[in-house]
Amino acid sequence: MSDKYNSKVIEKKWQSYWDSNKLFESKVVEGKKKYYILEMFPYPSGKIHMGHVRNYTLGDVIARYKRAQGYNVMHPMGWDAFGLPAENAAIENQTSPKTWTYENIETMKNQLKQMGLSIDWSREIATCDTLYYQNQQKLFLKFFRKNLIYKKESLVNWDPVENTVLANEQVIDGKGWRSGAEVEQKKLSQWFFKITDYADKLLTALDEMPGWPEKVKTMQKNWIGKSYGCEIDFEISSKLEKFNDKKLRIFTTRPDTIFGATFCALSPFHPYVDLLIKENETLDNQVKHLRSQKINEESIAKNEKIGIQTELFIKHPFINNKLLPVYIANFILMDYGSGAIYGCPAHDQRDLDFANKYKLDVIPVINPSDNSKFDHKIAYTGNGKLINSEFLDNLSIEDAKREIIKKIENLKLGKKTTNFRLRDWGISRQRYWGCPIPIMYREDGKVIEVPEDQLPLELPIDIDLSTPGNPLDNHPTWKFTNCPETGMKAIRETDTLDTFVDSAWYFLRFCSPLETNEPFNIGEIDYWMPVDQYVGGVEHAILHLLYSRFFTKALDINSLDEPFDSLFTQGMVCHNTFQNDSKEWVFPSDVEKKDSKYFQVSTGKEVTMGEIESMSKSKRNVIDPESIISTYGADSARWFMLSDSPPEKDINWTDSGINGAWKICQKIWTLVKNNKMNLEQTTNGHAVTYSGKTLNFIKIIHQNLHTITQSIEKFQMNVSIAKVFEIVNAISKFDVEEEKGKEAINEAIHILVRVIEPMVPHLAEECWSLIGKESSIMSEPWPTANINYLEDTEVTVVIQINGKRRGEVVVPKDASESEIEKEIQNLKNVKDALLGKNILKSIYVPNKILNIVVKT
RNA sequence: GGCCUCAUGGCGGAAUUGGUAGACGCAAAGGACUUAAAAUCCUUUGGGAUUUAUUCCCGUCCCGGUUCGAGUCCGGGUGAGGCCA
Repeated sequence: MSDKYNSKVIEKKWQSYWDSNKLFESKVVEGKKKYYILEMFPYPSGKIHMGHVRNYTLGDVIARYKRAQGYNVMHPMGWDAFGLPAENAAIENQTSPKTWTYENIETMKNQLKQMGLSIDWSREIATCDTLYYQNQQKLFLKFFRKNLIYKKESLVNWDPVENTVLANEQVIDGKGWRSGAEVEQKKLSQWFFKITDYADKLLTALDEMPGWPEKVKTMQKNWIGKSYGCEIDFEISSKLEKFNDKKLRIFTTRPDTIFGATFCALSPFHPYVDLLIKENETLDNQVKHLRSQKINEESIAKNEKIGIQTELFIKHPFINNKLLPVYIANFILMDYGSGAIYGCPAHDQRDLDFANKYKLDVIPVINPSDNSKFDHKIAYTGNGKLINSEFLDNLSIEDAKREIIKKIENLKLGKKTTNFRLRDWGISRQRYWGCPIPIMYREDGKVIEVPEDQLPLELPIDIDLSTPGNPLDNHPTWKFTNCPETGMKAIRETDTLDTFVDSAWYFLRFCSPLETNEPFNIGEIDYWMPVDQYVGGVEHAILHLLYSRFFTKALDINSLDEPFDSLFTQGMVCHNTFQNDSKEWVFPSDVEKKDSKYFQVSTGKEVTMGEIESMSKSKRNVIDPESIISTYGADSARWFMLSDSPPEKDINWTDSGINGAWKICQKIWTLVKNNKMNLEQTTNGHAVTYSGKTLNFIKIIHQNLHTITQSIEKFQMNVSIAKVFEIVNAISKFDVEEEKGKEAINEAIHILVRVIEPMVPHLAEECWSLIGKESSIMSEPWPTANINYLEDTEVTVVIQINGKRRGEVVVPKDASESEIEKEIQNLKNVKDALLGKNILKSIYVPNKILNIVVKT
C-alpha cells in the first residue's frame, strides 16, 4: 500500500461502487419517513462552474446526512434545458439547439458525477425532453380550462433592425445587444397566467412558512405589494367635446390627503392619452419620448420627473369650483392602480418634486406630530393630525382615511379597493427553443386547444435561426394545420412558453419522472411532496419561487399547498472581472499579475481589473472547477467549498487555501492508517468507562460531535468543518498511555470517519474500509453524542467586578454562590480589586459568571 | 429613490442568542528533521504598557442609550452589498 492518499484512484473506485450498487436510487417505502432534498437544477450552459459546486455540495451534505439519520432520501437532478442561449450558441457553432443542449448535458452530468454527489440519476429529466414538455402542454390546457390563462396586449422590447422581440437582458442601455438599434416598446398580443387571482393566497401563506428565510419572505411580500386604497372617479372639465361625458378614475393609497391635491397625472400609456393625441398632434412626439423611457420602478424613482400639461382638468369633489390640471407624467405606471393619480405634493416626495418643477400649489394637510414646520423641499410622510381639510380636520391619518372613504362611497364617487403590485405573468416568448403552446387560431377567428391526444406538439427540427424574427413563425409549414373538429384551416400559436414555466413544476415531475400518461402520479406526490429542503441561489428568491408556489396552489393536488417546506438560499461565488483595451472580457485563468499590474497571458497585453461580480459566462469571470478537481480531487474541492465561509454569504473566489483542504484529507487518511494497530486490538464498540486524560479526550470528541450535528442542521457547514479539525487535532495530540486509551481512540476514529462522510464521501468510504469494514459507510447510522460527555463535572466561572473580567475559578458544576465566594478568597486580583470598596450587589449566573458591583 | 441585508485581527470567519471576544482555518515569522528542498512536526501571531504576571489599559465601523454586564438589544449616522418583472 502506498503511504499517500491517491484521490484519483480512490474517488473513481467508490463512485463506481456506489453506481453499481445503486445506493442513491430512491423508491417509495410506505411507513418510512421520507426526505426530499432538492437543489435548483442547472441550465446546461456547457460546463459546471463554482456556483454549481457550492450549491450541489451543500445539498449533498444534507442528503447524505439525512440518509445517515435513517430517512428515505430522494435527491434528484435535472436540466433547465430550454432557453435563448441555446439558439445563440447554435448560430455561432453551426449546430442545432437540441444537439448543443444534449451535448452540454452529457458533459455536465459527467462533471457532477466526478464530484461524488449522491444523486438518484434514474430520475433525471431535461425540460426539453419531449415527454417533459408534452406533459407541460397538458398542464397548460388544464390551466386554460380553469380560466387561469388569457391573452392580452402587452408591451415588448422590439428591435426594429432584427425584427424581433428582445428579452430584458438583451437590451443594453436602451439598445439591442446585437443590432445596436434603439429598442422600441411595441404592443403585442400575448399569453398570461392569472397569478393575480392567487395574490392574496400567496401572500398570507408566507406567514406560515417558518422554514423560509425572512429575507426571501419579505422580498415576496414586497413583490406582491398588497395595499389598501381608494378608487375615485373625477369629473372632467375640458373644452374638448370628447371628454364631456367621461370621468377619470384615479387610485390612491392616501385618500386622506384629498384636500391637499393640486394636480393629476396620467401614465403615458393611459387610454386617454391616445384620445388626447388625436386632438392634438403635437402631443404625439412629446408622449413618444415619455413612452420610450424605461418604466421600471428604479428608473421612475431616479429619473427626472417630466410632465406634459393637457387641456384637461378634473373637478375637486369636495371643493366647489376647484379645478386640478391633468398632466401626462413619466412616473406613473399603467400597470399599477388605474394608471392615474392625484398629486398631493406636501406629503409625497415625488409629487413635491413635480410640483416645484411646474410651479404647482403645495397645500399641507397633515400637521406633523412634532409640530415641525414644512419646508417645501422635503415632503412630510409621517404621522400627524389633519388640517386644511374641512370635515377631516383634527382626525388622525387612519381615521381620516376611514372617514373619507365612507364619504366617497356614500356619494357614489368611488370605493375602497385592495390593490396589488403583483402583475399577471406573461408567458409568451417569440422564440424557438421552448415549449410550444398547444393552441391554434381557426380561420373563423376562434381560439382552439390542440386536443390532448395530439400531444406532444413537437418542435420542428428543420429550422432557420439565422433569419430575423420568430423561427417557428418563419418555418414554411409548421404553423399550418386544421381544426380537429371542423377541419377548417387553422394557424398554430408560434410563441413558446417562458422557461420559468418549465421550472415551476419540475419538482413535482421528479416524483414520477417516467410517468407517460399524466404530468405526475398522485400517489408518488402524496409520498414525496413537499420538498423538505430546497437549496438554491438567492437570485431566484422572487420569480421562480413565486411561480412554483402559484403552480402548486393552482394545480389543486390533494392537500399539497406549498411546494417547499424549507428553503436555503446560498450566496453567490464571485470573482474579479478583467477587460482588455478593446473592452473584451478576459478569463482570470488567462491573467497574471506583475508588479501590481495585470496582463493577459495569451497576448501579453495589459488588462484592467474590474468589479468583483458573481461568476457569469458572459463576463468570463469564471473559474473552471475541473482543474481543481483533477489536481486535488473532488473531496478536497468539496471540503474547500464548505470550509471558512458561511453558506448564505457571497464569497469572493480565491484558491489560496485549497492546499489546506488537500492537507487535511491526507492527514485524516494517515491518522486512520497509523491507528490501525490500535483499532485491531480493541473490543470495538463495547461500553467502556474512561477516566483522567482519556476521559477528557473522549469528552472533546463528543462535544465536537454534538456541535457538528447541530451546525449541519443549521446549515453552518463552515462550523462543522472547524469542529472536524478540532477532532483531528485532538486525536493526533492524544497519547495512548493506558489500555483504555486504545478504546478511546478507536471510538474517536469511528466518529471522525462517520461524520466526515457527508463532506468528503470518498475519503470516508476509504477510511471505513481501512478500519476493516466490509460494507459502505452509508449503512452506518449517524453517531449520537453521549450526554454524559457533554456536561462537565467542573465548570469555569468568570469573576467580574463592575462588568470587567478580573479572574476565574474552577468549581464543581452547579456550585452555589457562596461556594464561589469562598474560592474568590484565593484570587489575589479579585481581592485587590475589592479592597476598600463597598459591595452593592452581585449577580450570579450559575456555571457562567459572577459579577460583583462595587462602589468606592 | 424605495425595500432589504451586512460591518469582528494581515485574510476567511467563530462566539451556546445579553454572560471569558477572536474558536477553527489561511497567511506570516521562528525552530526541529534533511546535504538541500518538498512534505511533516513544534512554537508565536488584535494593539499598547510594564514590575513578564493568575498583571494593567484599549479594542467587534462612528456617536448616543438601555443593562450589573452589549459584538449581540434600542435610536441616530457612515460605508458596502442585494432586489426593483
